Amino acid sequence: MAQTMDEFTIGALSENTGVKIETIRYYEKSGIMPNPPRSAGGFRMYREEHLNRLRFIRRCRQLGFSMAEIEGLLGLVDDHGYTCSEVRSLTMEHADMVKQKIKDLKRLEKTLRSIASQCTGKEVPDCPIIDALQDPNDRLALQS
Amino acid sequence: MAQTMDEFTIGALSENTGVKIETIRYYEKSGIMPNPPRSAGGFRMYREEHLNRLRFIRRCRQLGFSMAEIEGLLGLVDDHGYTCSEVRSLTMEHADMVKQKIKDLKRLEKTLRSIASQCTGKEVPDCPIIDALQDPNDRLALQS
DNA sequence: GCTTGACTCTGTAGTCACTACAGCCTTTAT
DNA sequence: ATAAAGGCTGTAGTGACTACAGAGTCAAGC
Repeated sequence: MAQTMDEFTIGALSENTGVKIETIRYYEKSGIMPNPPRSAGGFRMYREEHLNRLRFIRRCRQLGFSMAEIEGLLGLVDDHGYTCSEVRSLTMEHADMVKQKIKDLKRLEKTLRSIASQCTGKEVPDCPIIDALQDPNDRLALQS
Repeated sequence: MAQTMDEFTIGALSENTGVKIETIRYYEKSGIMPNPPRSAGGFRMYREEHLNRLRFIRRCRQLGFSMAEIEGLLGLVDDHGYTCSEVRSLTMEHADMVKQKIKDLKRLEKTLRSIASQCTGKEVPDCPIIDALQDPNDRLALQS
């Protein structure tokens, strides 16, 4: 494979970013990675710009942005030029969503530990968890 | 629809549990809800036992159990009889997973706020978030 | 008894963000 | 010249639903 200084195949791109080959092709198909030029034989040939873009995408995913949100961010960069404040507000919005999710999960953990603590731990087929889960009243409704 | 005291259609079951009709049918197809008896015309006719089971499933889902985990819990109840300690250990295991997820999300939120705080907020196309996200070095790697 | 309208039926396809595979082709090294 | 490694397309599967389309069923009012 003709790997010059500045052109490389999908495998190298994958290695350098930690994003699987199939996932890169999936990103291309769904439009957030561009169609790269091809070699004579049809291999995708990438350059540094692709590397940066894919790193950007990977980090956004690690940060929990959905692909639609990433498209939004990339749209700012690609099309109209962007302003720092636009990007910041998207990021803060996302941080708020994460905060809410943490809150929900904390409530959830509390509920789980609380019902588990009601267990006798005995080897008998009689468990407050099972009972509570089948209860018509919402005894287990997630409490704050 | 012949709604006697103790038999009701899928619509009523849905109303009483807050689980959508399509979802109930999906649960049936995937085996965690039983095939209910049918009316002469083919309508599913449910009884209180179904109501309890569906409530159980719904709460487990709200508590973040996967369908496979719920199958495990229901298996304990359905088949072999279960012991309180079995159920408790499944629940605690799940609580630990939730705890880990909270930890991850906290790290995530911290990172998001930290990169947003580097923003000037100016109306200029020059943003540390975008820069950082395209950075070859892992400046944004999720820090603890 | 008939019509109306609300309800239910099955089956298929779409969602999100990938992942896995089959069967073939290209590139590079020996 | 050939073998090994890597790449290609296209399709299907994951989990937990959701959204139809087109047909059939039920209860109530007239």
